[in-house]
Amino acid sequence: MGTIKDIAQKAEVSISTVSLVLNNKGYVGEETRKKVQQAIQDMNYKPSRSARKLATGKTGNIGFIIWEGHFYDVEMFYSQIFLGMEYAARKTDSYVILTTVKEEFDPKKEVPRFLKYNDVDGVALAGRVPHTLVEYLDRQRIPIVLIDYAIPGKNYNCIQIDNYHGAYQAVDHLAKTGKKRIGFVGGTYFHPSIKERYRGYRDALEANNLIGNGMPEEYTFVENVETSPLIGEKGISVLLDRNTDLDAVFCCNDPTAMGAMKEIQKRKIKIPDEIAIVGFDDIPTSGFCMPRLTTVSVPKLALGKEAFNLLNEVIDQPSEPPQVRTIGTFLVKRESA
Amino acid sequence: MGTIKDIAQKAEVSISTVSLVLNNKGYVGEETRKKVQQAIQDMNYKPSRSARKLATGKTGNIGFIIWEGHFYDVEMFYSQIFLGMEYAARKTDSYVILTTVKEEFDPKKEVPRFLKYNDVDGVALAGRVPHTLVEYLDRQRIPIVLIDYAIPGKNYNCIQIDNYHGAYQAVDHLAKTGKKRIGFVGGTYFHPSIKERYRGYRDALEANNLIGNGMPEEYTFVENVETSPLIGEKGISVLLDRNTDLDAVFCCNDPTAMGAMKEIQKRKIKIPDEIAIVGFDDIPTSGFCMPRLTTVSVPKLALGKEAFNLLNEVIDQPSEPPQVRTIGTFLVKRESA
DNA sequence: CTGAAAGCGCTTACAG
DNA sequence: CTGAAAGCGCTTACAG
Repeated sequence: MGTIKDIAQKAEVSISTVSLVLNNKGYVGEETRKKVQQAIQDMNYKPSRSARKLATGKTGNIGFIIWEGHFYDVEMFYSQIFLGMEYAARKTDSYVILTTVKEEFDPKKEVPRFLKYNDVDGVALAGRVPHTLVEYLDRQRIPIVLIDYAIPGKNYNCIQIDNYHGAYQAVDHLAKTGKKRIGFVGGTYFHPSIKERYRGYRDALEANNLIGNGMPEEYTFVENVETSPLIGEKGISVLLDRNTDLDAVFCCNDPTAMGAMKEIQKRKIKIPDEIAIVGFDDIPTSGFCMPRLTTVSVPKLALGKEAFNLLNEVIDQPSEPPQVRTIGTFLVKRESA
Repeated sequence: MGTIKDIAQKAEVSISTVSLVLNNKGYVGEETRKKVQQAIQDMNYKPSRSARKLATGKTGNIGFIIWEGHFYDVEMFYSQIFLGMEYAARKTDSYVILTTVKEEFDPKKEVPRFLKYNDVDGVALAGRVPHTLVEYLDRQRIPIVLIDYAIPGKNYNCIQIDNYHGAYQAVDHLAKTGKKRIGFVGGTYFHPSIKERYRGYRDALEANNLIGNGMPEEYTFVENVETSPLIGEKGISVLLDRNTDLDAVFCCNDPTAMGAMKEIQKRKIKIPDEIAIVGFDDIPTSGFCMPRLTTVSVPKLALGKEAFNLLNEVIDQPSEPPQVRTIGTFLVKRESA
């Protein structure tokens, strides 16, 4: 495939010049530039990344870290975010290297190898990740961006989902559809996104004059464990046993909604006539379950792309103050509500 | 973090010597080696990958390619395989770079960037991938291993699932459980794995004296499109309409089984009493659907690890003849059969 | 506007 | 058994 030398020779210039046009730097005569570009074309030349890295110190890689558990979920949520990053990375010819971490992170014990070997210019972290990891990265001055997560009291670059409005719209739709006793079930309540969804739920209730008579307190089930179909089943059970008039439920995410749906069907309750249900995320499964789930759609690819772009900005200008970018959501009306 | 020079200085040897102990090559006196190792320890030194790459020509990366569509599936099948590779890669401090390709591949138009830039030492391809891609890689003499796929008539390194015995066991279980009219529904029949599953199905039928009276011809539904819940719904519908005595169905994979399940339930037919159902793959969702799906479990992490190991062997010894390694499966009995 | 030269951090013959 | 030196393929001041 040739090296920069071959190009220089063919174009009859020095390698410095080739490098300059390659990187679009300095002044190069129009003629010369043309010649060089032609040679590059002709030889199908691609500069060696390793060599470039050695010379510049940049790796051209960015790391992507998620909690290992998300690989065992039923959901394809984080994979989609990753895919969004990969798409963005293609445009810049950089790579995104994915790895997982355990729930607990101790820098003294084990750190992702791309950190250990300094093989990334920055890292994106999606979903719930160990705070110790984030602090570690911060301490090492490695540029980071959090995706769909935030650490209370700390200020990091992050890409957020508009959890509040998503939830608000979902619950508002339920209300507009005639539902009056709308429950909430959710896990990982310490998760900022879940809290925001709850806030949206409450405010939509209030806007529709549905507060009161035990609403929403008696109609809320939250538990501080990982969200999952199991939490959905359990949550709806508790709510159903406690309130015979429950006529709708907003679940903090789709897997939870799936679980709730299963339990509701087990009890031979009709969806959506007797109990309507709406989730959050719009994972692929939601379109296939029965009935098909009405849910708040999160543009996962866009999340990934935005994260990639923001991270690159941070890498280029490390001294800028942290940014928060929020990505909008929209309600997908299907059969369950 | 220091460079090789710092280590050399600290250990009072030349950088050549440091390099030798780093790579466990040549002869180095016991004393010297100790000193060097101590210095490496003390300074927490990690050799620069870029520099090493430049010097050796090896990249230390391997590519992982799947069809883009698998990212939009409901299933977490390929993600798990990827995770298996990532686990294996950790041990060797190499990276696996994941990218997707479209259904059609034309090297003249677009090739994955890590191929274009020569940034991987080899590549693993999982599931159905464009034959033109595989041939392209082969032509470029890039070491490859296929995972759960094969190209008829071609001989490539590959990691296979024991599709035949998996299917056989599944159907045998159905038969032993009293089922007599056992159907088969599947998509992508051109896929070698699916063919093998069908062969297992047939042989198990035969071993249980279930062939005849239209079995299995009348009880088989295959279509040459991507497997999905939709195919499951459609397939079981056709079978049900055609054979009133159908009492079980073996689906070519879990998503298909999910679809079939949905349709069966829609018709108010009892699972497993009236119709038992078993799938293949054991994706996470299978444990959560209702009823929980009996299925053939594929050790996905093991698939990934094996692929990684085989690929590395091929990279080290490119002239060895192609190998096929088969990973066993096992039946997970849950509620649907 | 262009080129010669140093340097990035390694590995690998080659001497000794 | 160990070191001096060339080389891997780039980038980047620095002259001119």
